[in-house]
Amino acid sequence: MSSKRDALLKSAKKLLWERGFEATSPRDIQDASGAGQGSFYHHFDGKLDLAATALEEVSIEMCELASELLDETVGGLDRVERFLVQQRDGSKGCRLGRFAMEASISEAKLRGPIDAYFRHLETLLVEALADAQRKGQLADDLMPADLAQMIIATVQGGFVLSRARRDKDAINRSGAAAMALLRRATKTR
Amino acid sequence: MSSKRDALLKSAKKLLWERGFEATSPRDIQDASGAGQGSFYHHFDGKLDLAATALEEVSIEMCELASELLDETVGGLDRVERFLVQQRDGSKGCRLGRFAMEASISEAKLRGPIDAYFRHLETLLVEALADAQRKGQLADDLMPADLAQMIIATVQGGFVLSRARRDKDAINRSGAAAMALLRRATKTR
DNA sequence: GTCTATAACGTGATAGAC
DNA sequence: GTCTATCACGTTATAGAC
Repeated sequence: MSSKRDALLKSAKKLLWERGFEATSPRDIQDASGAGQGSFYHHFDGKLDLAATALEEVSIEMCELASELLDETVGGLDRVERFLVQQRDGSKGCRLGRFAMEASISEAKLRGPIDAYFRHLETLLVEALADAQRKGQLADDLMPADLAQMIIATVQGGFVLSRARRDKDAINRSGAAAMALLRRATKTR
Repeated sequence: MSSKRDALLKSAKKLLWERGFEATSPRDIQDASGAGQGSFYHHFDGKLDLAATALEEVSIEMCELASELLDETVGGLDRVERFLVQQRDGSKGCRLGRFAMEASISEAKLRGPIDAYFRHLETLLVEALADAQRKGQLADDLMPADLAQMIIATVQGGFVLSRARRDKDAINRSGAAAMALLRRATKTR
């Protein structure tokens, strides 16, 4: 039960969220965790290995959170709304999506956990949207798969917009607007 | 008419688009442009200055492109559609939005051109959406300002999703889904 | 399992010749 | 205005003692 390993992982998760992969050095992580060089390279193969391990844990945490928000006990569009209008801090980025524009995303070990999260989210949203269609809350000719992508993009792009505009609430206004459109897209006539 | 200055700027724009700010070194730009250290530091104060100058030019180019796509000769929602369903290559990022998650976005010289582009885009979209409302193509109780943010977020998030999923068309499916929702959000009854 | 010392390299920037 | 040589520093990683 190595406590230094846990400390390194905890600090890595925090710093990767705040700064991304390229801007976080092994040294930064060591200093933040209180562990030395030796512990770092004893427990992990290197920076990439530690980051990949950290992102795997983050991916699991985020998938669990999404599963709670998109819980099947709530019906159709209400479930989507709970996910979409969840209050987010736009001054930070998505703990996983923020790595998408880094060159290191080409590393399979980093992209894997991120890809897995987005696939999980898409699956949950498609189920919720299909449920909404069965309940007559959403027009049948709209494609759940495409809408799910759009919903995820609204959130991810909201983070981008909030950071660029220094308006930490832009992401929440974007989500609310998307929800308003979804609520209107009910069967016509 | 210094040709090395132009070459440095041209290479900087290309490399910044491909790799972002942090992952692009002055040396990379020198090598790509054929200019040496001397030219680099003669024409620019340093990496930040060159990048800021490059992003200012990119911002102007992108604003002009947006003005063409959202040209007022086309009515309301058709204008929005021309912007939203424009085919984009999801394997690259937005030439400006891609910097949003880098720590260097806190530098006012870098954020300025990016912020200016998003503000310009928002203005054009708000006008188009208000025009659509006047023409009865869009419900009056929807807020153009919020919808504009959502539309921009859909595009920016589409890039994120495309890169993370390695699906260069995800961005275009997201845009099409958003457009489908907008088309349905006409006055009810 | 953890530490400190150090290596090999790349980065952003400066100096000074031409 | 452009070049080459060089610097101080930070990065990722290794070596070897404890």
